Amino acid sequence: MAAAYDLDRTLSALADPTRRRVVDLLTERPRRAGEIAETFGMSRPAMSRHLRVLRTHGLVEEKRDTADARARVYRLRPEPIDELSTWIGEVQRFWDDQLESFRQLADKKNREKSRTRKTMKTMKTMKKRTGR
Amino acid sequence: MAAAYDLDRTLSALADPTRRRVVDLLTERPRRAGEIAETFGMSRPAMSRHLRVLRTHGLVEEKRDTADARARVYRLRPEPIDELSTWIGEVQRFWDDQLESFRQLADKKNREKSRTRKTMKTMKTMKKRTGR
DNA sequence: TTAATAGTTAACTTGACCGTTAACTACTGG
DNA sequence: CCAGTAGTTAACGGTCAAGTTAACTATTAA
Repeated sequence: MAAAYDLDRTLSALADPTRRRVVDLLTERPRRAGEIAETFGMSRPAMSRHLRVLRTHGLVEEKRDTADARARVYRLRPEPIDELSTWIGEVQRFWDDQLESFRQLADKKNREKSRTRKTMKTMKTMKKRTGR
Repeated sequence: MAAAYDLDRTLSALADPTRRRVVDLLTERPRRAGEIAETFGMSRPAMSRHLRVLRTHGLVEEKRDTADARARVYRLRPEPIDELSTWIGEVQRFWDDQLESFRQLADKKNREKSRTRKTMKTMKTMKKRTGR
């Protein structure tokens, strides 16, 4: 099981727009470092450092090209993304729990009093929310 | 539909460990600013700025306490989290597509040649991956 | 009205991050 | 060998973000 520490590192790696777009690019297929730098019109040293951050934070892995040992090929690692996904799921679930508590409170009030316009509006918001 | 720009803002907001933990705290229930600052043993001005970042980036919303108008109550907004969740899902899906292509390539090779130990190892990795 | 409370804003300092150029390593191919 | 290519590391400058203390606004309550 991964620690929250890793999650923070994943988020800090993805906080830079360039790095987030590199992740997007690598979902398509693995690519060489120079190819990635060129895609974003950035100097190779700059991209090299971004790739190092992504690598040391576990989001990508690097391998030498079998055909040309000068080239380094970067590919995504799924683990950090999966961990982030798990955290997101937890946040969404707890949020839904709050909604449920609120719904029960609203229902209770509805039983005690009569329905008001404001309560109806609230119910509408809840319904919209379920479409996630 | 939300732009990728918002996604970058969401990620930059969550990149700070303190802010990410504030989000965790607020999944439980809305809280007052001072309560949040105290929870993390941080000065109120410092937390106030974190809360401002979370608010301007759409992750939380602020309301005055109905009982005490001095207090400001912060609660989570689900939209940025949902958008992030969507992006994560796309990354995971594309990654699975790569796996599928790789699997097909491996199968083709298996048909042409005989099975090798390395291929078996690859199959094992794939199976492990499906447990998401 | 006045002291206290809740919170934000302002001013300042410190530390980290991003991009560039230059220098370096390692491999390729003639 | 040697010139060229792929990529990283080093050094530098500029910008931005985070925390602290002090000052300010607004509200409460005596």
